[in-house]
Amino acid sequence: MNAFFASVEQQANPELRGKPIAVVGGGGRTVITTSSYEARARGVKTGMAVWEGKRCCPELIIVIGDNRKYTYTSTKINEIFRDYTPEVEAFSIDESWLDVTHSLGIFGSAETIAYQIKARIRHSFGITCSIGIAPNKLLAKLASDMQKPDGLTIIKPEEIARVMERLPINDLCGIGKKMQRHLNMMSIYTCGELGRCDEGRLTRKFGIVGSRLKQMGQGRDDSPVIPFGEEDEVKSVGHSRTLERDIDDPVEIRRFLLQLSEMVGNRARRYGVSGKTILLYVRYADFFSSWGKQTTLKSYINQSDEIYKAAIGILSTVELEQPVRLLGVCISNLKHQVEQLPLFEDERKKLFATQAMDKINDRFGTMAVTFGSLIPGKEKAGSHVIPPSWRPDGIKNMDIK
DNA sequence: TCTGGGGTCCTAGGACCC
DNA sequence: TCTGGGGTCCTAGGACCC
Repeated sequence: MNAFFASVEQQANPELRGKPIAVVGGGGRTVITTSSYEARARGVKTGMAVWEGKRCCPELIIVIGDNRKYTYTSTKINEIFRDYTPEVEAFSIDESWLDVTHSLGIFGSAETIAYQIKARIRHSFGITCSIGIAPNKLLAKLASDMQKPDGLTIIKPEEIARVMERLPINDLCGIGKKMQRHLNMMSIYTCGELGRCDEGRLTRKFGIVGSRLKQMGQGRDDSPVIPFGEEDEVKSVGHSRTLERDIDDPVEIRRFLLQLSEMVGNRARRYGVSGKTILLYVRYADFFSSWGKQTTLKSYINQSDEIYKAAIGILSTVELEQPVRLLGVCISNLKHQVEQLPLFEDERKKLFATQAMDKINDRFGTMAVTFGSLIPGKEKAGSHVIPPSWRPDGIKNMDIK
């Protein structure tokens, strides 16, 4: 999709159409996620801070993003794709690969399919997309980037060599800034040069990646399109957040970690996974220094308070050097959770409470129900963070129904 | 007034076991 | 008193993508 989030917003609100808009996250220290083509024409770019965008384009309209709109639209668009082939792989929220090899008998040609898809997306959602048609995923992605917005680019097998010859290596998906610099230092600037490079020279410098690089330079890619439901299992679930202001109060830090742990736990439970490696990530106030520390537990967990406990455990092993700008919690080393009732009543109650909480939050929104210590304003009363495991004396003997 | 958040994959090096 | 080689699991960090 072209300028996906911005296009969806312009479609949802006609007043935004034809105007320079930027979609941003909520909160104070946000950056521009996507901007409309009108804004891009004025120099607004993804990743800019809001004030930078406004400096380029004073009339820039700031829109706080609404993920539900984008996931809904994305889902519907992928349903359109599956009318043409079951082999649809979503690369991101606004990009998919379709293998139409086996659909040509029905629809005629890839080009016909592409035109139909473009028309249907425009008709149903009022947004445009750029499509690339090529013999493999690497080249299809490359082709789709060649004409924006509303493009359709075809790379035929016999054209590959010509297209690659003078193409800058960093136009390929998978070659970023650092790789480009390394290759440039080897006097490799174009895909033509990369494709002709001695494979041994590449593997000595880059290991296994070396032979893959040579193939990429030649426009070769034999990776299959992996359809929905056949992807690898999710490997990690994490959340991180830049705080509204830098903090160094350990109480506030723990409060925030509890919130992140609940977000991670909720999503892990929704996926039906639990994990045994917990990562705590910290970025300091100076922005540049950050670290991550992980620990692997004996057992698999996905309860928010257990994730929190592990994160706090890591935190207690370090001395914070600066106020904290960003905190993150991530769980990995995942396995599918086999649903089973805990043996002890305490744990059963906790499980039921968690399930009730998840259900409410899934229906009424994140944090509709949450831990008492996360209720805003609590800290102002001078109270400190109450760990989720805390109970007033004697409450265990009370029959809470 | 600085600079988000979600991931995957790869490598290096250490601990530990047989 | 000194010694090999295979393997797994773990942590840390970097590169890359959207």
